[in-house]
Amino acid sequence: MRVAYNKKDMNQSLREFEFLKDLTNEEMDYLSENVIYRELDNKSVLYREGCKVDSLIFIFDGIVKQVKCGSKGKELVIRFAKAGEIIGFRSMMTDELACTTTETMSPLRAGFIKRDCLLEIIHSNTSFALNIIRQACLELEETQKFIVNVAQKQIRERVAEVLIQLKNVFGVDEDNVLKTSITRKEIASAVGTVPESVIRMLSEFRDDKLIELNGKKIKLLDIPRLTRMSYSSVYAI
Amino acid sequence: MRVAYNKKDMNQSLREFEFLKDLTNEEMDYLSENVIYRELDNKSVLYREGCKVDSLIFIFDGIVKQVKCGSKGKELVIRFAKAGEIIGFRSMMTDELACTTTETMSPLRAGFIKRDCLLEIIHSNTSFALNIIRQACLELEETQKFIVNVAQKQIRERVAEVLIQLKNVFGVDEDNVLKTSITRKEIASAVGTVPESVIRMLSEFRDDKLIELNGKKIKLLDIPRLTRMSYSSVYAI
DNA sequence: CGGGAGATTGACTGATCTCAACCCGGGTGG
DNA sequence: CCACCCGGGTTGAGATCAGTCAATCTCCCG
Repeated sequence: MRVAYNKKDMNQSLREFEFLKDLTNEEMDYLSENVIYRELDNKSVLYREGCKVDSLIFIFDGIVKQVKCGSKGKELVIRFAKAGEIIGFRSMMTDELACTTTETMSPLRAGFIKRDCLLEIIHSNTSFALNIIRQACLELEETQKFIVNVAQKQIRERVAEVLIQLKNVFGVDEDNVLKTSITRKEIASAVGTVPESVIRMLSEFRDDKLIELNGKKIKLLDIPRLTRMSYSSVYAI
Repeated sequence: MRVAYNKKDMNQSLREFEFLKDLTNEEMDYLSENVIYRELDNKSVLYREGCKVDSLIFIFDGIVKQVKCGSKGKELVIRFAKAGEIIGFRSMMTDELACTTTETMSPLRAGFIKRDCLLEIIHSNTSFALNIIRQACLELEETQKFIVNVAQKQIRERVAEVLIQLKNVFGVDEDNVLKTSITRKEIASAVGTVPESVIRMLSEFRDDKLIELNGKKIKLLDIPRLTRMSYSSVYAI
């Protein structure tokens, strides 16, 4: 995706968002004029749990994680988002405080659009409104699935699942090495456990020839089996 | 809430739903004409996980639980809903398969309204559409909170929490006895554990003078402390 | 070369699950 | 009328999974 500096480029970038497919050309122009383009470094915070969020954020390029603070300061990553996805949606819509902290995991290029501008468009375009409803409901579904995952899967299965997630979000190079140098601590908070448990599990996976470890680099050797593992207990009878 | 048999009564019953507050009188009339009124026995299934849901359901009276099937057939209650709440919202909106099974926990009186009818109203009334968006986002927020709960709270805290939930949903009589004879197994699937663990926890609570047990009857002796317990670890630093 | 952060490993602990036994009350069939 | 059965409910013992704590290792950096 190209950098969006002027209105035309911005318009072009926004067109790639499935979310906006029902906008008319005029609405898209109006939106483009009101989007603020920003670039952020890795490890920047877009917004913090408990703060106001007044903009919807379109990710043009890069990765973010949404983190909820849990018991004893333990963090839980509830979502990774990449280029083409939108964030801040829930807080913006309900005009309530953010219930996650959102942080970049790579340099980020994103467009910020104010709540009021979006509301105007919603009021003028019911197809778009319906699209937003659908979007919210899809996120809801994802989140509900996640509950069962976290509640009932074992760490082994969750680690496998997170590896697959990381592959989908960050991608892999030609050798199936994850294109990210995520820390064990970060993996742990995505799994919902402590770093030591992640390390033990990764070592097991290495012994089982599922992955290869080389420092922070993780090479996925058997993606089908990892995928199956991540589902195993949920669908077992 | 009264039984809604004719259009006028139906209209009256629907007026009590916060969800519908932005409808015009005409829209409300139109809705009333299209709502199908039904009464269901205890332990009836409204819809099953994996099936199509083509109606939004307004609960006039009674309680339902929404259950997701998890690993090894273990079930997880992800929500209780009572009079004044709506269900089937997500599946209906995305026109996808239900991701929960919804079952009555008492005799139920409810109104069923077809997807198409609702879509018409959404198209004609953007305030209503916005209200639906808000509704979806609120549910999303609840669900996200629930994740951290399930992922990080201990069984003790979760049991306390579910007791408070049961109080809020089913109510208590003048002696603070829960107005439900829910089984230990059902409590377990709301907590995300096995019946034995629930029983042990309830026994502990009894020894700690938090509750009194008498067969299936549960009397809440110290609601403030139960409430505090249910929050304890999440907000501890 | 020293310092520090993250990664790794081992030993231990504790929470929770599993399994099995037993209890209790209600309903049923003889 | 009563013995029986069955489905919860309850309890205990033991196993297991995952978290804690502490020691060590390995980089990377100044």
